[in-house]
Amino acid sequence: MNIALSNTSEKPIYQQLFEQISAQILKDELESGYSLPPIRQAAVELGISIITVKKAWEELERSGLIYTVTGKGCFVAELSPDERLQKRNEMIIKQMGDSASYYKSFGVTIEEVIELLKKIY
Amino acid sequence: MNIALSNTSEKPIYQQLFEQISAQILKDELESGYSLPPIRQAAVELGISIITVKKAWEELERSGLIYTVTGKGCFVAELSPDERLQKRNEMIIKQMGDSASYYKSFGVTIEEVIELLKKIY
Amino acid sequence: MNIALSNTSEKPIYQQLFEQISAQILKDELESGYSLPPIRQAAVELGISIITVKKAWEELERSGLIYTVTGKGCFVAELSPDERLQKRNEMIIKQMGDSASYYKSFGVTIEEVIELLKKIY
Amino acid sequence: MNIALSNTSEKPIYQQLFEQISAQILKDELESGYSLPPIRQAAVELGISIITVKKAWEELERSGLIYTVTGKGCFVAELSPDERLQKRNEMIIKQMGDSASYYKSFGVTIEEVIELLKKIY
DNA sequence: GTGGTCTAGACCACG
DNA sequence: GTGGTCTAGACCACT
Repeated sequence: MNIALSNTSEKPIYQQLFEQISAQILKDELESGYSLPPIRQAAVELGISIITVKKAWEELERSGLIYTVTGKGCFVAELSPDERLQKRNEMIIKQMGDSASYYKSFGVTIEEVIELLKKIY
Repeated sequence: MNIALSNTSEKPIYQQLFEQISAQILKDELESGYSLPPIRQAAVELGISIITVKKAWEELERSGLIYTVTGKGCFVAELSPDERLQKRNEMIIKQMGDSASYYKSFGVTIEEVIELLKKIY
Repeated sequence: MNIALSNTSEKPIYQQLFEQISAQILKDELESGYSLPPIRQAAVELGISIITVKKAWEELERSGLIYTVTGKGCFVAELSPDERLQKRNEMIIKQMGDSASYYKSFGVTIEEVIELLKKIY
Repeated sequence: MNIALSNTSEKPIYQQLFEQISAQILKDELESGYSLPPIRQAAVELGISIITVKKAWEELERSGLIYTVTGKGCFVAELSPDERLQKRNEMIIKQMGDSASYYKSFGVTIEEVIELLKKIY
């Protein structure tokens, strides 16, 4: 698990954690059944509060990406490749929808968006 | 001026205001020298506090999109079409950069991004 | 009389007017007894409110730079070259004192101040 | 942190605060990472409103002198000595430019300015 | 505990 | 009439 958190980012830390672990799961970097580090350990390693880690883990569980076995820990959910792809697309499209309406409000055409996007991607 | 504010949005009200007016200015819907409604009037019309309006107006001024004349009101800045285009692109690219790194973290290719974007645009 | 006013300046208009006329009087550009334009005319020429002009004129009179003859108008005061120089220095030194304490608060030495000042003067 | 605020000053309180803290940071009196007092505490100690403190803090953040970590506090930004010097000079020169044009408008020579400045510094 | 947002309302300077 | 400043106090999100 490779996590990079930023204190100064506008995004809350628990969400940065959630997004990065989500991405790693849905990119197949973390396989089904993989055991996430215990909350306390993760908190120490990342230098953040236990509460913050817990919040991220909860969000992951709510999204069906991990499951908790009481007394044993948290594990990456069993997801078929199709399910992973679908969840990934859901997350991508949600973000994309917000961006798209933002671009549209400025009167930017889809062609322009694609052109700019190619430059910075 | 056509403004639609959402109380339930994740975005603070003053920022929604800022973005929508920015968009209208940079889309050439509000011409240079156009007089924005007085903050008190805008506050009443939008059903929000004067201070919230002021915060949005301040941000617009800091962005160089309007200028304030004490005792007279706030006016859309004199911007050449080029300047408008540049400022618009700055705002678009800022948002786009955030999105792009998000897409990348999920391992999405630029082709896939463009494909999905075309669908929902 | 050559006056340049800025709407967007942080300084109020009446003070810009006051400072510029003061400067012209103390620079000997306006000789003693010179008749200032009537308030109404000045207001029209400068595109500002009569009240604003009046405020500047009052300040000039309070500073002893002009005097008013009811029904006749305002005139540049009779000042000896020495008096002009002294008043000029008063105004300069007042401003300079404010700047100096500002520079000092940043720990800038007098040598540094002079060096920077030479560059931009 | 040593702050002296004046109610009677022409400068707004939040700006006095901003300038004094800026000066202390750029004079190296406050080192990188130093934790500013919480806005509530600062407000009580200075006898002013929380919002006034916040306004000063916001301006400091916009100037890149401090950064905010929500839920943790505000900290002096990591600035190299060079960056500090540059920012200091920017602030000094901005003030100096205003003064210089004021002096010039009165026809004062650079030599005279330096002479007067040496006396009062 | 921290900062972030929003509110209502007062007072002043400027035009 | 305009915006600029300051106030007191509430509620929420994050740690």
